[in-house]
Parts: sequence; C-alpha cells; structure tokens
Amino acid sequence: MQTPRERNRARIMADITRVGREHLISDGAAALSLRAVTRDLGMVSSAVYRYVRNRDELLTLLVVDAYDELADRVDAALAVVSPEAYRERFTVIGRAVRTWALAEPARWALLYGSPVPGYAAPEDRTTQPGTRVITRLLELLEQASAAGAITSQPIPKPGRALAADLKQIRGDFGLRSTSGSLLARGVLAWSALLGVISSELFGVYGAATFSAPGELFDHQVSLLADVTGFQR
Amino acid sequence: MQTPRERNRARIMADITRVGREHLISDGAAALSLRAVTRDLGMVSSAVYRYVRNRDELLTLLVVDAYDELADRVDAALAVVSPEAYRERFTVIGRAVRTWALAEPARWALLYGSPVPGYAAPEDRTTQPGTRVITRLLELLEQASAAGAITSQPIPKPGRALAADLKQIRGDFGLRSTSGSLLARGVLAWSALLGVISSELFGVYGAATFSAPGELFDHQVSLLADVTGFQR
DNA sequence: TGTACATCAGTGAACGCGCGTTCACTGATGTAC
DNA sequence: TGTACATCAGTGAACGCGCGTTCACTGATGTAC
Repeated sequence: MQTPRERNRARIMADITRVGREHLISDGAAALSLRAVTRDLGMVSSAVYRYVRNRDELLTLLVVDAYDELADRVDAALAVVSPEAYRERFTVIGRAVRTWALAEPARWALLYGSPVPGYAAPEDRTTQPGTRVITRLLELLEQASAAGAITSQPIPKPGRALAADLKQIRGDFGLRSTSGSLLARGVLAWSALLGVISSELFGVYGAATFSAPGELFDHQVSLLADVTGFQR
Repeated sequence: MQTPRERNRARIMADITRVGREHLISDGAAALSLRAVTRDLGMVSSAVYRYVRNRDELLTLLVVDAYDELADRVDAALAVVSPEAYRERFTVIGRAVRTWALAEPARWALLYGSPVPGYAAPEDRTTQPGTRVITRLLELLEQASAAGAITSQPIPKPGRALAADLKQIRGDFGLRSTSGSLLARGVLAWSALLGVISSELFGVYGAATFSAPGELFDHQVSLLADVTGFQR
C-alpha cells in the first residue's frame, strides 16, 4: 500500500536516525550537527529540512530511538526468565541496562547523562518510551509483592509529602500490592542503578581502580536486590 | 612578596575561572568557548593564551575548581557534626553533596555527568581534588568500623577479582578496620548517591512526579545508610 | 639611583573552519478527471 | 489510458554567525649592573 515515495521517505528517515546515532558517538549530543549528518547522507545541507523540522527534532528522534532500543533489550532479556524468578528478573533488568549502556555510551549519555544545553525533550514524545524500563521494574515489584516474595524491612517512614507522591504513583501505575515503602525502595534501586552504570561509564573511579567491573556490578546489583527486598 | 605583575596575573586567572564558571552554567561544557570568556573579560580574544594554553586547560581549571569547592562544602558540613555520630555524618555528606549539586548543576554535570567530547581530564591534576569527598566517606567507614558501629550484614560474597581490587583499595587508602564487604557497600553508596542526585538534577523522573524532592532524597540516603550498615 | 636590556601583557589582523536556517528554483512523482 | 495540475524531493547560493589558534607588533613592567 506504500507508494515508492513513501517507502523512500521511510528509508531516508531511518538513514537520518542511523547517521545521527553515529555522530552522537563521535561528537556527543551537544555538538550534533544537522549539516554533518546530511553531508554523510550525500545530500546537500538544506535537504534535511524536508525530513526534520530542525536540530532539536533530530535530537528527539535520537532520544526516542535510544529509549526504545534500551527497553527492547530489557524486554528481550526478561523474556527468557521465569516470571516467578523475581530476584533473577531484577538482576536481569540491571544487567541488560548495563550491557546496552556499555555498548552505546553516547546514547546512554543522551538519556541519562547531562542535559543537552538548549534542548528540552518534548514530554509528549519521550515520556512513553522513557518510562518503559522503569515500568517493567514496577511491574516486577508488584508481582513479587503479590506473591509474597518481598522481605519486609524496617525502613524509615516516609514524610507526608513523599507519602502522598508515592500514593499518586501507585495510582498512576495501577500498583495494588506494592506498598509505598516498597515503591520508594524500587525508586532508589533504579536511581542507584543509573548511578552505578554512569559511574562505570563516565569514569568516576578512574581507569585503574576496578579490574573486573562486571564483578563489581553484579555485586552491587545483588546488594540493591537486597535493599529492595527480593528474597535470595 | 608579590610584584604588581604577579598580583595582576593571579587576579586575571581568578577572573578567567569565574567567567568560565558562568559560561558553563549558560552553555554547558561542550560549548564552552575561550573566545567568549575572553570577550567577557574585556580582552581581545588572543589574550587568553597568555594565561591558559588552550581550551582543554580552561576545562581542567574548571574541573579542579569544582571538585575543590564541592569538597570544601562537604568538609564544612562535617566540621559541625560529632565525629562519633557516624550515621549522621553519612547523611551530612549526602546532603552537602546534593545541596552543592542543586546550586551548581552545570558544574555537577561537568564532574559527574557525561564526559565532554574530545576532552580527557589529566589525571595528575584532577585525581587529588576528585577523590577528596570519597576519601571522607572511606575515613568515615573506617572510623565507624573501628568503633564497632557498623552492622554486619549477610551480603553476597565478592568474586575473586573484585576481592583483589577491594584489597588493593584498602591498602591504598590505609583502611585497616574496613572489611572488603564494607568497602564494597561504601562504593555502592557513593555510586548510588551520584545516581540519586543526577536523577533529580537531570530530570529522570519528570517534573511532576515528586513534589518534595528533599524528602525523597533524605529517605533514600537513609536507606543507603542502612545498606552500608550504619546503625540507627 | 639611573640606565640598558629582557621579559611580559595585551593588540589587532588573519587563517581556515563549521554551523543553522531560508529561499527561489528544477525536475520527478502522484492524483483527479 | 492519457493528460493537466498539484505536490514533493533535492539543489545551490546565500545570510550572518562563532570558533580555536597563530603571529608580528607595541608599550609597560621588572631586573642586573
């Protein structure tokens, strides 16, 4: 049902995204240049404007593309783990995220690193893909909790405002079994995971400190599973 | 003992750093421009080269400046807390880091956000200031541990390579009382802290999700204190 | 204390480069009858 | 099926901008005797 023109357009949009990814890798998001991308496609610089409104829109394409690829990897990794192996599923999410980040550092930086100066991701286009992974994590908490597979812990009581926020989130995501306290631990686990991965990727610990970063990561994820309450 | 010339030079170096900081805030590190900084100082663009070898050196100045200011804030915050209040000291480190990050998001991004494309911080100049805060954290673990104020926890056993790395670090930092397992938890706490702060600062959770980010942070730090083993 | 020379700070012009975006245009593809 | 018109894709020139870095230079500051 596609005309040749439509097919061509789709192909070129894909090409733009692909070349944009490559430029992200070599120059970073702040230096991403529409002209350079177009040049690599063998077009004249003004031709991109037939496909993309401006530079910000190219960035948005790349953000959405990256969120979706990351989430696809997580979903693929989860697909081969038993739905009842809650702790393992947590570990698998962590490992899949790290694996993608190590393979795609520039795109990781685009999603979870410093904001690109002058660019604000449009929420209406990035929120859905951007919440796919954390949604998986919340689903996992919900299922584990419903199955009684979460260790209750004597954690500090959230303040009033925090408790209200947590309640709101539980409503938004339809979490019935997940307590506010568990949700708070899940949020910490996710932030901590981002921190652990970014620390490794961005070189916080220096090159020579950890010779086996994979072992360090597995250990940290295991600790995070403990805090969250996943039974061993 | 300073000649007028030396005094002038020192003043201008300070001016360059100050204006550089301002540009970092408005444009980010990747777009930091020597020319723009010099222009703001009322000099002609080529004049900076009397003070700074090139753009990378300006970035290094700003990195060192930022690390030192952050560490100074942490030290100042710790100074008013009893040396035996171990858990509180942990909390105070976390809060001081967050407070600085919120006040100086661009400089935070320079230190702990995405790497600046094409720039590598020279280890001989940035490692010392860059490790000041984590050194405080490790000292705290050591003291708390020596005082028996750390709860032992049934944590996963580190693998061989990780165990060797941890042993090396304990040697480098002169940690006698700190076990490898405690050190690993401390490293997690630090990475997680970076992740929690960057998540808030870089907008990982969207603008509307948490109405009281300070409460969320305190709660998360408290959880991290638990994982690390600080007694309540 | 005064002078001759050396060092330093700042100037202004220049090199060569890349950027985002607009615009009038040509030729190809698609659509209505 | 053929033709007339509308839409679309890509061109090439242009606008106005900013960048890092080098270089020969002038005048001010510092130093040795």
